[in-house]
Amino acid sequence: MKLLDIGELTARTGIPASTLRYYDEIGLISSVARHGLRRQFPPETLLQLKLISMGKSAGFSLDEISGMFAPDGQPDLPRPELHERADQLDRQIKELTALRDTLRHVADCPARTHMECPTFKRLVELAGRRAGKDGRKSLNKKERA
Amino acid sequence: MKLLDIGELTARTGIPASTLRYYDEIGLISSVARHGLRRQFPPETLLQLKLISMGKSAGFSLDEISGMFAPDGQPDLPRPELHERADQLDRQIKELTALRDTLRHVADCPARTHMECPTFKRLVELAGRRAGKDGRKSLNKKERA
DNA sequence: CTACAACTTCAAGTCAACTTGAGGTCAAGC
DNA sequence: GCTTGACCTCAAGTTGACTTGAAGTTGTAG
Repeated sequence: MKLLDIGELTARTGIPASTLRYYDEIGLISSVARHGLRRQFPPETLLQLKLISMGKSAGFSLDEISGMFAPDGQPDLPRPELHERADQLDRQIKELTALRDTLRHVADCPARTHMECPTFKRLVELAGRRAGKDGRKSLNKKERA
Repeated sequence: MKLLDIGELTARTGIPASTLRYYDEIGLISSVARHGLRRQFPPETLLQLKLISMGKSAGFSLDEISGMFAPDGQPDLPRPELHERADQLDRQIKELTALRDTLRHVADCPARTHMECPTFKRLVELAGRRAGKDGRKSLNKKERA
């Protein structure tokens, strides 16, 4: 199992070394050894970093992410909670889809003011259908605690 | 055109008054008058706030959002840029979909360690297919400027 | 007319997620 | 054996998005 040093990770992911050190510090990833002073990361770290980036882009905090995928890359949460998160993502995906369609419409609709365009309004309403009020809101750190 | 005061907005959106004042301050929404000291918002503000919430959940900064939908609720960006954003959202939607599927898989897969499960790996790889390296990264404020 | 709840301002504080900088260590190549 | 560059630590700084608190104002209900 060949180990990677921080520069290698940076080169392969584009994530700055300072960030990787920070992630290591907070236990989001973990080096398995040192070569001199230098952190040595196992190759799975690459996969973990991909998961982290996915989670971040889904709007999860680092804290939530480390709850989903424990430091060793293994998921930590009970099944029902994972399913709940997946459902949440589903809602978010719907919202993003509506936003995308809204953007496309806005780019193409020649109406003078969008606030008066029925298509526009419909799109936005459609988005709020289930996503607006709670969406991802409901399991912030505080509320989970 | 009946005007809404901040409490009304709070009641109808769940967004704290302090946040609405902050949004007003940075020009993301705008009150059209004062009743005494009190801000009076036009009813479109409700729609704007929905757009803002959608944008936030898509991971856009308030700054980017105000670039997309100007203070009066009208979009500001040139068409090509709006389309580019829509395409970006498309990529993000794909990523989120992969994350959702990953989560579902993780909740159900009985494998001892997920790092060894081929389905898991495939899902993650699939996610990184186009989203990982740049994703939404490429038009941060700095890079746009 | 008075009380009061709902607003107001302004400065300062908070939190997550990093970044920066100063100063130090060390393995590898010449 | 010495230089060099890639790493290290630790403290402090930054940014975005708010929140909090103190102190003041005002429209409306009684």
